[in-house]
Amino acid sequence: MTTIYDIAKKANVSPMTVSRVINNKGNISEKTREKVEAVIKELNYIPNSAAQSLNLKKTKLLSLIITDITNPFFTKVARGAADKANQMGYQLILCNTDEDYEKESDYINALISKRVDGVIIAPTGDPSIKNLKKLIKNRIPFTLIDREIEEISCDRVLGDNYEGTKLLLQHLIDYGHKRIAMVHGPLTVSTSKERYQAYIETLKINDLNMDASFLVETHYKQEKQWNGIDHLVTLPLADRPTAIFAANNFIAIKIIKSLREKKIKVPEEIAVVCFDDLELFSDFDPFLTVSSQPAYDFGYTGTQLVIERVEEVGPADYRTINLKPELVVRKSSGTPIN
Amino acid sequence: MTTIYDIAKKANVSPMTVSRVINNKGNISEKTREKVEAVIKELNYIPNSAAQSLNLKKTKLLSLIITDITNPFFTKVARGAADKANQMGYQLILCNTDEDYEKESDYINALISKRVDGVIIAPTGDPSIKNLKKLIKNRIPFTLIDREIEEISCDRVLGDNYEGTKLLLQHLIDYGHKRIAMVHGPLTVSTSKERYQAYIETLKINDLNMDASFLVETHYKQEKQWNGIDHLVTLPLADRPTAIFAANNFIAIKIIKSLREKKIKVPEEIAVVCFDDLELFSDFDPFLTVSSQPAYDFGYTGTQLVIERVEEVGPADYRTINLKPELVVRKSSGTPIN
DNA sequence: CTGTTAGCGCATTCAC
DNA sequence: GTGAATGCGCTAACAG
Repeated sequence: MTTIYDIAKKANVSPMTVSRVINNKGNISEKTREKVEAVIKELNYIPNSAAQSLNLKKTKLLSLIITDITNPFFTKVARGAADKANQMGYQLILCNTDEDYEKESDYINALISKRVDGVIIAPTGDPSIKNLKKLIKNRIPFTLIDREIEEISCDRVLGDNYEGTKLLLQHLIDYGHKRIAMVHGPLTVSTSKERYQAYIETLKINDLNMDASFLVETHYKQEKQWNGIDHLVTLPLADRPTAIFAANNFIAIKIIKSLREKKIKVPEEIAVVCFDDLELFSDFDPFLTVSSQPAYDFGYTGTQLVIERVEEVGPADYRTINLKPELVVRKSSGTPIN
Repeated sequence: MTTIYDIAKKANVSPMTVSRVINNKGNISEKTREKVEAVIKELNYIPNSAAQSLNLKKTKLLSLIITDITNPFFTKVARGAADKANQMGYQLILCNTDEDYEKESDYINALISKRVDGVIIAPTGDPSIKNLKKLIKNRIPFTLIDREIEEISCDRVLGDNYEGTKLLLQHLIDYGHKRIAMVHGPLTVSTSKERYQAYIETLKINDLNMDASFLVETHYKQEKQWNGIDHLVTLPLADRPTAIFAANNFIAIKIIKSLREKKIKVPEEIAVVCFDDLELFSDFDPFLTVSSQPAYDFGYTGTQLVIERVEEVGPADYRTINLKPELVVRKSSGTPIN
């Protein structure tokens, strides 16, 4: 491996001068700069960033921690984060936690050891607060994206789960639905909890009955899901929900598949709506009615905010960016009933 | 930041002893080991891997370079790579090249600077050979996945594009199709080239006419695509293709959308088949007939192979793993005609 | 404008 | 079984 010394020797200058040329620091005569640059090219020299990191205490490494790269929502988040990181000269370490707190903890330790400059994280759930505190203790700035963890000092890029839920439910209610079930994820995840609470609230505001059996808990990730709605569809028609609100896109897919297996037509017999789009699919066949969130921006803006912290530009106060959801009405919510 | 020296001082031992405890090397009495470990826990010490990298010349960093994280095929590749890397104690730097050779080159330089231990790469195309040679020059092992670059010494995990294409075309031909068009990607990409050649070969074997206008070039990535099939669908019915073979999933989506806009029914009027599945979508609505590839394995096995090189276990000879495609017949290829 | 000294945090080599 | 010296490749602080 060629080092700064090899360059220095061959260019008849001191290693320091080479360092200066590489980093464009201090004043250097045109002559020596050219001479050094020539040698650098000749020897294909590329600085060793481990050495740089060691005394600069900067690694130019960022990490994106997400719970399911397989979900198109997070895929777009990753895309946004990668774009911004790249654009600013950082490399991005991808951590996929599979909604698993233990994996998240392992990653956090590894990242601290790697001395990443910053972290963009969608935590696995409320217990993640321990991991975040660990980051704080190690002075690694982070921004929380998509999922809220309360009472933590950091930047945030969050969606509006209340708004998104209300948009979806109001749409169903406007269409005449009175019996709306919800299938949500674990309530230890803020997005799940907020959508859940917004569901209850919206029903109340609209004077609709709340039936405990209409609330079903499952998981966000496909591998962990169960459909959980068998008891609903075996109900007599008059008691059966006429619409189902799925807390995320994967849950919606699972539900629609189950309904189809049971020969129940969507949306004719039961309407289905959900949070987060499946653009790839919707593009192809506009079917799912969704509250669409600007996934790319979660990643892009989240990364921008950490970088501002890392580079110590930007305001002293922590910021919370709210990204608005958008109601996209398609076939799965059917047409007005009665 | 707490260092090995802080631990040493507090535990009344030398830094060296602490290092030994951390790395489980050499003989250490149970007493001192326990004492040191206690202090390590107390001070929440985590080794600085920049320092470790600097004298071990190992970073425990791997990189996955793919062309489009947005494509579910690569999403699954990423998942596989991340899983294996994680499992083996490596961190994964994600590089998204957007099918852009310049971006790829920039990434390669950054990765060399970071002294990553190994790279798993789906190159942007034939010119990537320069980047691969750069890796070789810097003694960074890599495995080529999905896309072939010839005359390079390295491990490979490749699909069988000939087989996959033949499966798809033979299926169409068996159904009675005689005028089959192909929309492919840039011929500088091996998968595109091989599918293109297999198309020509298969038509020949089946004594079918080759019409130059039936071969259309576009891009693999959605942002760069144009449908390119306008001239085909304005043809008189008797000359129009009855089926279209799309070289990848995104191309198929684009084509089907175009056809629908023109009120041409798929598969009734024109059948469409393609390479690579869109499981998320197919799961939901089994529509596209595809040659499905084990995307996860490309990432997983690719990563396994580099790690074996990095750790210098495994055979001296470079290996090429061939992953077989599987024909999945669904609606878009219609039913036997005539 | 350029060079020297020192040290980032750790592990290897050699002593003891 | 443990410690001291040394160097990995680079840059900050100082000197000239």
